[in-house]
Amino acid sequence: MADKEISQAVIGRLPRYFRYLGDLKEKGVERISSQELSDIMKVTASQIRQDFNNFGGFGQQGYGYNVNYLYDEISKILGIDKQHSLVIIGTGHLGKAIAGYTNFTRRGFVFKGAFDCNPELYGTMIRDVEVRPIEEMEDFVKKNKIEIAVLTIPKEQAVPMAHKLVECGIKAIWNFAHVDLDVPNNIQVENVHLSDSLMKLSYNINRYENND
Amino acid sequence: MADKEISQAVIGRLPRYFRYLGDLKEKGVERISSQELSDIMKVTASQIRQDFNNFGGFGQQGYGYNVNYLYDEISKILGIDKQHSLVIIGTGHLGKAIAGYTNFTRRGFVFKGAFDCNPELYGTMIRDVEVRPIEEMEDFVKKNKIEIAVLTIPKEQAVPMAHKLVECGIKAIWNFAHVDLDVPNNIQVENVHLSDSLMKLSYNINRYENND
DNA sequence: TAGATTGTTAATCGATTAACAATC
DNA sequence: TAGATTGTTAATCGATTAACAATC
Repeated sequence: MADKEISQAVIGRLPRYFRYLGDLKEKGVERISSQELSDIMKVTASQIRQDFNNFGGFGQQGYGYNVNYLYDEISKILGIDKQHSLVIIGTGHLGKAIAGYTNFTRRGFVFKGAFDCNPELYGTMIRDVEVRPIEEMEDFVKKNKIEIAVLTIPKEQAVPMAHKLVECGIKAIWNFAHVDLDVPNNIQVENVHLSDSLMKLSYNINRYENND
Repeated sequence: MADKEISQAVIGRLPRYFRYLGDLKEKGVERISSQELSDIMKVTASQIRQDFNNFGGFGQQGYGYNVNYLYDEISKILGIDKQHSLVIIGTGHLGKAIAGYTNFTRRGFVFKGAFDCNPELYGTMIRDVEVRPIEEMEDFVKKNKIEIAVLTIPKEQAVPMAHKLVECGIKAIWNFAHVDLDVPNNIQVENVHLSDSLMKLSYNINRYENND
């Protein structure tokens, strides 16, 4: 039914709106204008209105936006009103850190399985989930119709693992390995390249020291 | 001396170029044209040339780019030819995961200190660094002229901690807390908001299921 | 030299901002 | 109603792509 495509620039801003609206909600704020939100978030009011209007107008002239309503609508757009099952592949510190984010559970991400290739870890528990041998991953993902795989394994293993996951019917990969995955278009990939992020930081330190 | 400002869009692409050039280097590739690199990286050759020319032409007409030279030049631009000292604040799984990235060491990021507020962790070792009480952070950062602080603590503590760090003369904060920090302009902040990233993934799963 | 490929200018595309009519 | 503030169109800005002259 192909609605007009929303740019990833807009999508990328939604979680931030969501975060601020959650804060306002907690503070008991009922309504907010694009101008007020603009002051808090340091983006233009114009951009805020344009962004929301991509999804068809959540405000009311002369009033502004109802915080609760807007919050709920954004959560629907982001799809975090539904549950998403998730497995973690690679149970090093990073895998454990992610498994431990109770926030994710609150957002509907249900931690269903954990896999590793280190036999010493088999049977150990991460939260209420048992670490299983990586060989059992394929069956598990298929049987439980897992939607999201979190890849926290070394880059050498990430590419073949991504292929396996695709074959098992995974819908999305949250990739922490320092490599770009090559998967079909219908598989969603979100990369978190920590070393890229640190290099940007390094650049900006340098830039400041040399230029300004 | 204010060279003309390079857009963050360009900077954001440099680490990825660097990654691919490193791979080519390892494979023993000596030269590469923007067109060849374009095929591998799935970006336009035009963008590649424009990006590099922001820094003043690393190639040669009729030849292309020398892989080793380009790799080195990008590493200089990113400032990873120099060493940067770094402390980790918050030694949960995430802090430990980051400390453990041997890659960072290779890129010149030197892990100098780790701090936590949990007394049970004081004195425990992360790699060759001892976990210290958070109260000792300020002295340590000042004395050792630490440049980068990695914030892997809960968001409630992140904002006051950022202020303290600024007072201690930190140059940059790598922020993993789910909150935007408000620091002076001369302090570089690079945010890694994992929950934002996961929400984008969730949106894209939804989008694909509903639209295409 | 001829062919290849950059560096760079010009054209296009998309995203952001400004402005204002619509409307609560 | 009058004032406020959205929704939306138009104007601007910046980033990407295309084209080609310069040059190795």
